[in-house]
Amino acid sequence: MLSASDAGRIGRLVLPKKCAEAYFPPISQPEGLPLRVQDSKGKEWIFQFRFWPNNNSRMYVLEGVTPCIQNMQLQAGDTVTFSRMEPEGKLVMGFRKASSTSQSDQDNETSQTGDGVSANGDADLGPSPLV
DNA sequence: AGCCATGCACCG
DNA sequence: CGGTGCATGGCT
Repeated sequence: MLSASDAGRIGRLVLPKKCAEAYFPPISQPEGLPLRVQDSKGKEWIFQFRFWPNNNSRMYVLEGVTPCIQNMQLQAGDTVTFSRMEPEGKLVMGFRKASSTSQSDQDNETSQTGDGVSANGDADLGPSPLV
C-alpha cells in the first residue's frame, strides 16, 4: 500500500523487505538494478530497484515511480501489486484503488502463461542468500 | 527486536 | 536550494 511519502513527489516507493526479496531479483550493490515492469494496460515502466543500508539490514526502494503513479492516478492508500510471470521472469504490476465505497478493483489479468508465482524451491530455507 | 515511514544532513 | 542517501522514531 502506498504511503504518503510513496505517493508524494519524491518519486521513491519504499518496498517491504519480504516482498522485495521474494519477488525481485537479488541485489548485492546499493545501486541495484533497473527493472522493466509491465502494467495491466501493457504499458512498460522502468524503475530503479535499489536498497539503502539501514541499521544492520536493508531498506528496499523503487525509484522513478512518479510517471507511473501519475499515469495511473494513484494516491496514498492505494495498493500496488507486483507479480512475476514464470518462466519468462517478466514482472507485471497492478493496482487497487483505496476507495472502499467505489470498488474500483483493477487486478492484472494478463492471461499469459497463467502461472502467477512459483519457481521458488527454497521456501523454507530462511532468508534469501546474498552474494 | 526489527521494519518501515519519514525527517534531515550533507553534497551538487 | 533540491535531492540522495541515511538515521531515527513510531509501531508491530
